[in-house]
Amino acid sequence: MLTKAPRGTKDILPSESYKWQYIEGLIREICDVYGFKEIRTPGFEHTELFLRGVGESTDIVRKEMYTFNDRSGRSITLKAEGTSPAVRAFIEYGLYAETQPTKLYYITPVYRYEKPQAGRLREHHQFGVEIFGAKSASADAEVISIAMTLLKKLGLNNLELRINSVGCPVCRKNYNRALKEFLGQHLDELCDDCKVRYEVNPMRVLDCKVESCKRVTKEAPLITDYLCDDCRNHFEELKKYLDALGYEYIVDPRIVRGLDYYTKTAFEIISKDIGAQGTVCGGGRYDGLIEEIGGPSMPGVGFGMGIERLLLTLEQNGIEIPKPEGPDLFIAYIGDEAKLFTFTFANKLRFNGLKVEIDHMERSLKAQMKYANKLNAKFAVVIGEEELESKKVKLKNMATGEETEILIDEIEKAIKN
RNA sequence: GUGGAUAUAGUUCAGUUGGUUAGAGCGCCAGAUUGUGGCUCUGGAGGUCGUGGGUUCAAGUCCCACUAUCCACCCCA
Repeated sequence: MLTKAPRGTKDILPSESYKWQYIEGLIREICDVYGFKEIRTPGFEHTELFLRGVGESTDIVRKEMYTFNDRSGRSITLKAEGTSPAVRAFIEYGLYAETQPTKLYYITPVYRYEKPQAGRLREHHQFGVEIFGAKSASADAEVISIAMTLLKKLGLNNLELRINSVGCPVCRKNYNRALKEFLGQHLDELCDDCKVRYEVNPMRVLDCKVESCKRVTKEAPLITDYLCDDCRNHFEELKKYLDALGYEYIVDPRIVRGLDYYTKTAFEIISKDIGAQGTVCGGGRYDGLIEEIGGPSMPGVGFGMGIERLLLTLEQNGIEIPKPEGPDLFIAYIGDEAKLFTFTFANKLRFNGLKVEIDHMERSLKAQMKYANKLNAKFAVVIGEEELESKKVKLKNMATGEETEILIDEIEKAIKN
């Protein structure tokens, strides 16, 4: 136990961390271009926030939260999701009083107590964006566009964008009634799980993978046929904007999303290459959430994207993230005097922004050269008594093996071109 | 939470019907004559066989429990 990371968590070692840095860098670039500002919220919140924000009927709240009492007896929950904390901060600091919309993004760990499997961890990381205050479908499309842009820039172009509208409280109520009526006539044909879903959340039956249920739901009424005028228009607008951007999408009335707060737009971006947990990105509109949490009545739209799943998808598609470059220069030394000189010289070059490595392992010269090679150094020099004396070194190009004799003082300039 | 599979060096894996000092590739370290890497060759270090019980003269090998990992379901990123 002592030397084992807790179940469902992963260390990100240097052999992986460069990939994270690359993706995070790309995310920040894209968000900047789209005018989204970063928000960082705490790793834990008052439990009530998630109860209210995510919804008490959801699986997240019912069985997946990391909840505990702190030393003063307050109920605390590790960040289970990114949207409600962002909304909380938005309200707490009165950001709604600023010029709208408010466009935020975050990259954050998320904690859910689940049974781990491929693409599912107890601690995973999400990149998420939110637009608060804009009700236009162009905001929905902008949010989707950020996700699509990131994927495209990473070289992923075989992911499926699926969109749906889950309506608003008014039309969803009508739809649910119609759906329930329909399913009620076929109850005996449904699987046991779906008999429960029929009571709790009938829309979930549409999602069932059991053959007999699929057969039934093929004929089931579709939410898209029950949307009120407002919701229908919004959905049409969204499609218009997505078409304009040239994104291919599939209208999938089965997309329900597990969080209670969604209204109108719901969407997923799915990778078929990473096993059962294929949803890389999921999001939608939540026009009632800000008010629900205690803020003004303002609309919102956003998504969460799983970074681990993104990495899995990249791997499955054979897309390699560029490896970090090796040192510009490796300085090998012979003898104590040379070591002291090398140590200070390396530090000076580093101060000037050069990537310089030296040995700390008391290696022989030969071993230092091997080490330089392993580090993938671009250039190497050896400094011993002769070099200290003559102030000249042979600068070796590690790729070609060529050596050029130059003054020690010229090394920096030589490497910089 | 339900169901299934797996657990041997840092890593990927061998390990014969239970039978002496548990093996290999890769990686790591050191050498192959004097101050220069990559290729090759030679040698070396490194294992509580997941943990704890049990069966047996004898367990890496059989049985049980626990833990962890992987896979599917539920659900989600």
